[in-house]
Amino acid sequence: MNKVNAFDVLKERGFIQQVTHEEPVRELLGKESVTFYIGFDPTADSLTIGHFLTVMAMAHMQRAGHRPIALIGGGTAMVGDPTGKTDMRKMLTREGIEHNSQCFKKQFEKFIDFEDGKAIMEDNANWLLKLNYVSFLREIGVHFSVNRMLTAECFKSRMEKGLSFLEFNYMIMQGYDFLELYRRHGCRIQLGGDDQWSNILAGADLIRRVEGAEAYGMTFTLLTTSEGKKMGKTESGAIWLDPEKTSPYDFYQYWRNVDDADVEKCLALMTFLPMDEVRRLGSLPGEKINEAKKALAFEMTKIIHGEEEAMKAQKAAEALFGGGGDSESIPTTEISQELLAEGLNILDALVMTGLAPSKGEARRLVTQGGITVNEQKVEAIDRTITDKDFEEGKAIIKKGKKSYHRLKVQ
RNA sequence: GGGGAAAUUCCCGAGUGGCCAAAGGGGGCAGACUGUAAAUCUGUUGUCUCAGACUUCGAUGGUUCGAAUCCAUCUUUCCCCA
Repeated sequence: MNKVNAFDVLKERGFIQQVTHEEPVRELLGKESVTFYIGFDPTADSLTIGHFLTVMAMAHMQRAGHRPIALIGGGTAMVGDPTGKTDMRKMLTREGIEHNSQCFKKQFEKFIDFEDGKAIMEDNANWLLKLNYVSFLREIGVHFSVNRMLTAECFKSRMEKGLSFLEFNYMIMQGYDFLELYRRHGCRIQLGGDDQWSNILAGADLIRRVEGAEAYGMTFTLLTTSEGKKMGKTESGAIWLDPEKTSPYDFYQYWRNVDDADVEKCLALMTFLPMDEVRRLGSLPGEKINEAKKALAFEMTKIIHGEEEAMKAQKAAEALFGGGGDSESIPTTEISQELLAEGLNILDALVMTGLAPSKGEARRLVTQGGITVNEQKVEAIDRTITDKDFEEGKAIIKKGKKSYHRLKVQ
């Protein structure tokens, strides 16, 4: 058992948003190894940065000697969490959920140590899917008051838009998960994002009523910018942990570009740097704050994609932003000799590389002076790329100030 | 089960027969200024073979020289009553 109380660590790093019983939880975490759980619904084939935040919390807890349960919501995903959704989301198929669960499992193993029972992975499909409706209602359903459920914040927005009975049951299912984990593994605490507060309370209440035991809940701050917007979203969607969906280079760049105001918070939440260092970096004045951003981007990329990828991303960034160099790690498209011989129109090149989604967009970018080839502004839309643009078989197209793409001769 | 209302481009939201590729705002993208930041200002924001053409206003069919706008049917959603 580590001397440092996990609760204090999480508190100091700014994770904690709400706790059911602050003092008892702190005390409990200080005196024994506690089993706790966090649930993840497999609604996509990769974890996102939002999940990552809770995984970090899990890792901190594990380092302090506690035992995490990563609960995959194979059963709850069949229903869909209505929290924070304005519309009912589309139903996932059984196969889709199964596939996503596998992807989640692989990713968890990178951050949490599952050796020797130091952590447990469970899937609530194992118990939820075989429940009998009537007996479930009689055993569990009696303990829930519809009146109280309706007052829960998470249903409020849906009272206007409409809430199906299916989704209404989500809270009960999640509550039941907690009870089941308590019975199977002696799980005492449930953690989650702050949007999960009412679902967590439901579970803790249920355990108290059914088992007469104390169970606790704790939520973490949601990742938002200083302006209150959700972080981890880009124009092309979420930031994924899967390198196939968000390349390490793009990942690095995203964090390299966070607002000044958010750097310190991100360092505390999503790196393992000691807090003294976090505070030092966060308070660097003016232009120096860029040091903190570099550290943030590097550390995060390292945790998620490994040190090697982090180095590559950093080198690529430095080469490009530091003055023209070339690097292996930026996104690359290969083009054939023949194509090049004919002369590749800049508009086609932009679409091919994905820098522009359509030719219309490409045309606009060029017209507005947003495109350069090897640091030379493209002046006209009839510009073609020929072998003269290639040095050692490579050419770099830049869109705006920050998006680079490399062309490589096959 | 009965009655009422609505569905518009990424989002919100104008638009009731031609002047509508569709106001305005948000968001996005680009330019200027900068520190790969923020704020601000400017431009832009359906597709293409881009002085032109083509496809869009829940779906299908119809009226009309001409429809996002009118009619019919369908689908979905919301509200009121039971």
